[in-house]
Amino acid sequence: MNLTQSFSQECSDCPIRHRAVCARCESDELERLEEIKYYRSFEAGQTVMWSGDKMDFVGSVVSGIASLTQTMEDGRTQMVGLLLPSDFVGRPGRDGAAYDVVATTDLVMCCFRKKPFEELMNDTPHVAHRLLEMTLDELDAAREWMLVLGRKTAREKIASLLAIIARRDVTLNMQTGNSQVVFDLPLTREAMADYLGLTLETVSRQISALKKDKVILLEGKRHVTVPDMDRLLEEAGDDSDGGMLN
Amino acid sequence: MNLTQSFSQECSDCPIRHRAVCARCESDELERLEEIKYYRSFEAGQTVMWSGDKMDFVGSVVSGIASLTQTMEDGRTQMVGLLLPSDFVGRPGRDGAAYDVVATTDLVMCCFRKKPFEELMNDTPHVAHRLLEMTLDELDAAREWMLVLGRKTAREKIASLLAIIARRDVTLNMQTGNSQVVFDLPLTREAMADYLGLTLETVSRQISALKKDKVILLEGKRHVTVPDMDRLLEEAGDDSDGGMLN
DNA sequence: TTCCAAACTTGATCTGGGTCAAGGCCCCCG
DNA sequence: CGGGGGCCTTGACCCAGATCAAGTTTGGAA
Repeated sequence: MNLTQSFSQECSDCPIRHRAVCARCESDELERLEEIKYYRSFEAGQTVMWSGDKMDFVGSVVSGIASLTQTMEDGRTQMVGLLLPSDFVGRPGRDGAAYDVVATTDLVMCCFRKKPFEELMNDTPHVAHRLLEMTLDELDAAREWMLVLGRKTAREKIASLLAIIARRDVTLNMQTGNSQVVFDLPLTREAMADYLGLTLETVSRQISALKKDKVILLEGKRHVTVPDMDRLLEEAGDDSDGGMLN
Repeated sequence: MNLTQSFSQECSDCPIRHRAVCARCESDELERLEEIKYYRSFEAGQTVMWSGDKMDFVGSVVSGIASLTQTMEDGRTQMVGLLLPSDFVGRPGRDGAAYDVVATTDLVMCCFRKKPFEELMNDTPHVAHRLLEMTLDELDAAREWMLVLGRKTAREKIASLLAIIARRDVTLNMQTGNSQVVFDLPLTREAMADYLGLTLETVSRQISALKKDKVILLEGKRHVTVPDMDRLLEEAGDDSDGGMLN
């Protein structure tokens, strides 16, 4: 498989190769990665890692969804990051995990042992550079989400979340521009509530409202069709392209 | 001045030397930095940079406070970052600013021309490494703030903000542990509201309430005394040390 | 096939914080 | 010294979303 091929194509065994670290890796670097690579699987609901745990690997999501969550003593929880396939997990240069990492669905991760990964990073400027870029992307996403949490209404919050999932889906599948988007919601209402700073009842009500208003179509509880992405983005209060890429 | 000295001491001309980029720089690297360094001053309220502007420098705050803000079409605004003295501004490797940068008080920044700074970064692994570390710090702070925005009550939000400012003050001045902390609020009630996802009326009411309950003492509108930091942190709902450092 | 529990929906009611409105304080400028 | 404009406070009222409480749907295990 040609490793310099388009960003958009899937790599058969491990998405990290082209999406995260190794878009421009040479074959000897790939060999080094290959040596320290392994896979881990988790069931839905399993905790990958507790906040403060020693974290001896970095990696990326191959399939499924993981989330980063913070919990207060009294049980209030806030999801601070959603890890979709191809997203990177880990903090090169940091020892501990900063948040709980939870498998929201069944999950497969492609991991690299951290120590040798960091050595590779030190030897290979473009890997270090790519990591900085990814971290900046995450920072942008986090700040985008601060606007959602701080200033948007419940309806706008739901629409924003649906837009993120829909857009990622479109990106991954390289469907054409503005046609309808179809996907299965990978989150329970409760998980959505924790991500949006709402209660699960409010999430349920607002999804029903969006359905009644034909912004989305629902089959069952999870299967969503977005007939018009522009309409959804409008509902999300998005002026920009959604801040997903730059 | 010995540049390897403690992180905590002020450097006479430019804090970036020891706080941000150059804690471990050798003299030739410092010379290169010196050549591309310049200062910019702004008055309170001035916009340093609009979202989307081409940003041809990076830098750090020398004195005063700047904020990163996002604004929706209808005028709702959310501050997504608070830049206190010694904080870094800029996105190495990115062309545009992602947010409006506003001088919240009178502001002095120490800037480096971006192109040569990036070259220095490429030549100097520990600078690149330090930048990644700083970006991870910002990411942690942003995620910490997501919990504040999504799940905390108005009173907890105010207490959290006061704690951040108080703690930063303590860190900068290296005062002793748990004695009382005194500082001047560097933000208007409106700016606090924009940071906390509240209205300015609610901010005012909650500050009055904290004052009535002796969590803080107020002289005038801005001068704050925190008689007991632990009490303040408790009000903030902070289980941890506040997530400021790791 | 039936049963059960998890996930979800919907209704009724309550409340924290928003909104609107009316001042108060204080500094700067004339 | 008096007036005006930021900035802040406080009160009265309202409403989006939380809370409490039933149900309903679904899918998998026995």
